[in-house]
Amino acid sequence: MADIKHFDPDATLDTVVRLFWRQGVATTGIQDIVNATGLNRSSLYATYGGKHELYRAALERYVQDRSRLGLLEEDDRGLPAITDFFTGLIETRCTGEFAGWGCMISNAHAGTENADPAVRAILDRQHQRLRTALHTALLSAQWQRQLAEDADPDSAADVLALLAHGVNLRSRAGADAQQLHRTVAAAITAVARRA
Amino acid sequence: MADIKHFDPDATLDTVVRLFWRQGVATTGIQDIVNATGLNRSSLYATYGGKHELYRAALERYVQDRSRLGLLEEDDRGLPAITDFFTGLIETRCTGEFAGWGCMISNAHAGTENADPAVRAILDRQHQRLRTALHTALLSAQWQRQLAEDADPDSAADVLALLAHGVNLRSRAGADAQQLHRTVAAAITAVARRA
DNA sequence: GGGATCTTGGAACGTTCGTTTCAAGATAGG
DNA sequence: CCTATCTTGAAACGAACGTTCCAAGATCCC
Repeated sequence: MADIKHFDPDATLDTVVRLFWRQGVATTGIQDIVNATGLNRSSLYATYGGKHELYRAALERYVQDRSRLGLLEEDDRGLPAITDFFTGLIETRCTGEFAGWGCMISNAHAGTENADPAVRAILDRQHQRLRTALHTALLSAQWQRQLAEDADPDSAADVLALLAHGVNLRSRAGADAQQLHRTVAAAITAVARRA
Repeated sequence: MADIKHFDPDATLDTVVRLFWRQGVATTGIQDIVNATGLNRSSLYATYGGKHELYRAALERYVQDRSRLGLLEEDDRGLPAITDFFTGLIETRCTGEFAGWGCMISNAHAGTENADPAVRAILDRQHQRLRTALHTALLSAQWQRQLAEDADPDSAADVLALLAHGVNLRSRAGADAQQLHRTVAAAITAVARRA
């Protein structure tokens, strides 16, 4: 029968994710991918198709592996869940290996990538996921009497979801982490029950 | 003496702004600019320098011509000024000639453009301008007793500034205008004096 | 109007782009 | 071990990239 692949497509895709995440799709060449993965062009095209399909696969992979949404979705503590979500988000955005990379989803919004309906579908899906997760957490907070009487979980979820995009964007321009922390804390405090 | 330019560099730069605004710098070629402006490559390079300098000039021009900040800065009505600012922003982002283009400043955050210190300086400067304008408007609102007692103009300005980035991003992915309006209204209501 | 000086048109520069091609190499079933 | 089948390496593809060059054209001062 046939030969098998001499590399791990999964590990390779992870490397590609980092390239597209940091540099964007337009400024990342096939040569960059070849250099970073050590793969040959033939293997790349045989495995993933073209550059565009590779980007889509990387974006899906990013959503699965790098999204911090999972933790929020499974955290029913209410406001503390939201606070921790944003705290971890800002930490990831501003320090460590991925500092200054922003969010691959947020970045995709600003580029020409989203002209592709498949890409736009991922962006919309992910935004809805974030909105829903925040909404659920806020409902949970309301149930636990953590919210102000006049707070509306629905609207607050929308606001916080857009706020996350703002955090992602500004972090890519090197925004100060503490400043972002303070801003997010203020937004959360705004819906919290007054002391 | 010498010849004069056979075109209007000002009008040309406006055309270039639209190209970079809509498509981004990486996916806009010199050929695109030549086609859109009708200029020759020689005239382009003699007038503006290279592509990168042209982008910087276009970004500065965008800030001067297209930013809606001026209205906010000169509006001392308090909360209504902020409401109108966001209303106009969303309208520009979602309908008319520039619908789906997002904000050139927000877009620049997500790309590789901001590797250039000069570009990043523009982004930071503009973010500070937005933050300051919102802060001033909120102080004005506080003075006019439009704010809730426990509202903090400083924090609220930070939140709303990040929110604007979120609006810009999501609008580029075709977000619903009414949905954005509702979200922004909720964020503003959160700091307003309760009825 | 002569001539110095800048602008313009258009071709060409070398490089890099994403993609394709094909022979050589590797694998697993018979 | 043979061979069908897939994978890999390396070269090459045409197109597009940003930029440069230079002759031809246009302008204002003297």
